[in-house]
Amino acid sequence: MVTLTFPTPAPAPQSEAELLSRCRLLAGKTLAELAAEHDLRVPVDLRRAKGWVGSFLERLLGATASSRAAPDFEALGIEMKTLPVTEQGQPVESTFVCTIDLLEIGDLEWDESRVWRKLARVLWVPVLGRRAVPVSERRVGTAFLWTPSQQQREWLKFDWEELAGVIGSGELEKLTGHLGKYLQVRPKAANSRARRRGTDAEGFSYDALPRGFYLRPSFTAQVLDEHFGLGPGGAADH
DNA sequence: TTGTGATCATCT
DNA sequence: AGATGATCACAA
Repeated sequence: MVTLTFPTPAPAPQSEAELLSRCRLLAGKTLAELAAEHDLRVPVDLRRAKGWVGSFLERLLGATASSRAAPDFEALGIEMKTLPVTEQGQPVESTFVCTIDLLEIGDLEWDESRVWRKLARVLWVPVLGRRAVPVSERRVGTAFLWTPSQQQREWLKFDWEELAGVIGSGELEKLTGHLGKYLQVRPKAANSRARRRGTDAEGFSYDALPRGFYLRPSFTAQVLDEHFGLGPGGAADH
């Protein structure tokens, strides 16, 4: 068998140092090179494999929480996010954070929110993500561990409270992707017919389109800039 | 069926 | 071009 989709999962890293050490082995390599090391094939395009890059790299690094609501590196309390970037190190896409429990979010505080828990400690893995570049030729960049700065926490908390407030007051249907400076709410579902229990303005539950929180590219661009110490236009991928 | 991994595809 | 809304695969 030489056409498996994913590699055998690596053992979980035992420390942050070990995790970062593994990341250094990936940096600068193309997805084709990494796939070849494990006798795998890279998808020709991502239309039917949208999460492939993230899942592939998670297994190479030894993430433990495959598709469970837990940190990717559970023992280390670290969430991993691949971040598609241009050759200049600019994010190509928004970053999905988590789904939203529409019935409960109005009763939560920021400090106990899934957004905060997920973003408190993140391993960012930049990967060339321009659509014009064939998936197999996309290079993995230099990964790094990140904890939000005080200001970033305040920005995220501000947006989260506004967005959670709209949902909590039953006005989900008025909420669009336009709201929120750095954090936004967008559909997160198999398709537009999917439904999840929500609450309307009168407090009655109804079947709503499932939503999730996403980080805007303007936020992740700042994360990259501050880590790599580059201004706009700098190269951060490898 | 739901959450995680995201990117696609269309509209402005 | 950039952003919003829609969509696809997999695992538990």
